[in-house]
Amino acid sequence: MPELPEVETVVRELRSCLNGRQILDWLSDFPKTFEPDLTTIRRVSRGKTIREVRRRGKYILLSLGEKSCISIHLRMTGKCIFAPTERDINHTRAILDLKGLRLYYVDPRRFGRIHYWPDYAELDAKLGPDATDPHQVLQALLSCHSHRAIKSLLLDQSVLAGLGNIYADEACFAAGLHPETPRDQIPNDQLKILARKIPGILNKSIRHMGTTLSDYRTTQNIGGQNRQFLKVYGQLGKACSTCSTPIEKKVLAGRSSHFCPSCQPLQIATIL
DNA sequence: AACAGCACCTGTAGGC
DNA sequence: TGCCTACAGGTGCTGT
Repeated sequence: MPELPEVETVVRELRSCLNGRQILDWLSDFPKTFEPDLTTIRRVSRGKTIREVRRRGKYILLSLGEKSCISIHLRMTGKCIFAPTERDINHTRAILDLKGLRLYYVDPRRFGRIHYWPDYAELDAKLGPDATDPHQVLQALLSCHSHRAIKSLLLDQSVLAGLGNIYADEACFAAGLHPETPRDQIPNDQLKILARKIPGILNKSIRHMGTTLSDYRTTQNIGGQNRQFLKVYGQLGKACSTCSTPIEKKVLAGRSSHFCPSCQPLQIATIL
């Protein structure tokens, strides 16, 4: 489910409720949710105050100390839901017990992870710059001299942090790039367009509280409204909003990719 | 280096 | 209604 705009929406809601709040305990019957393990997370959390709630890529971060933090990654179907009292919520994988409040981590597919980082720098080093910053996005794309398909690069969190399948498809459409175009065959002026479009697409979705297809919900258990603004993702067979050509879908690197064959032609330069 | 394939899991939609 | 299959927004591992 959630990509950068969805995680940002959740973080904004968590921030208002969690900042400065004391952790009493973690409760869970699903130890595989935790890294390195539940025992460690309980030990380092109990009695600590959450200093700050923020986002890095698709990670939700709860700062505990100068350098230490707990990250929550929702992966495909994770949700954070507030409940003032004890409740029975289906697929609850963990409960963060706080003074005066409980945060339920709910995740049907159990892909999500709650991770303790003694030093945040260790996580930070694995991620490229945040995809909401136009200047850093451009620098990341320019410095990546690769023959890899542009969509594969956009999905690589060590290149850019935050894009997933939906917004990678939308970004390629906005820049008129076929998702399979090798990075090293994209001229710089088109890369500049792409670098400008990516933050624009993400910020627009943040304003609409993210894209809900099925699972994603905010902490208030409501869906985001950005789905109606998608140009290619999930639009197979529908008329392109620019040229009316039917949108196509193709599996690339195991992920479904949506594009307009007319607006996003595959142009591979050939040496004759 | 780059890519494919698979693993992790469950729910849902569609075909019959 | 019930059974079966395909598919799903993410990431990490292995093998080629």
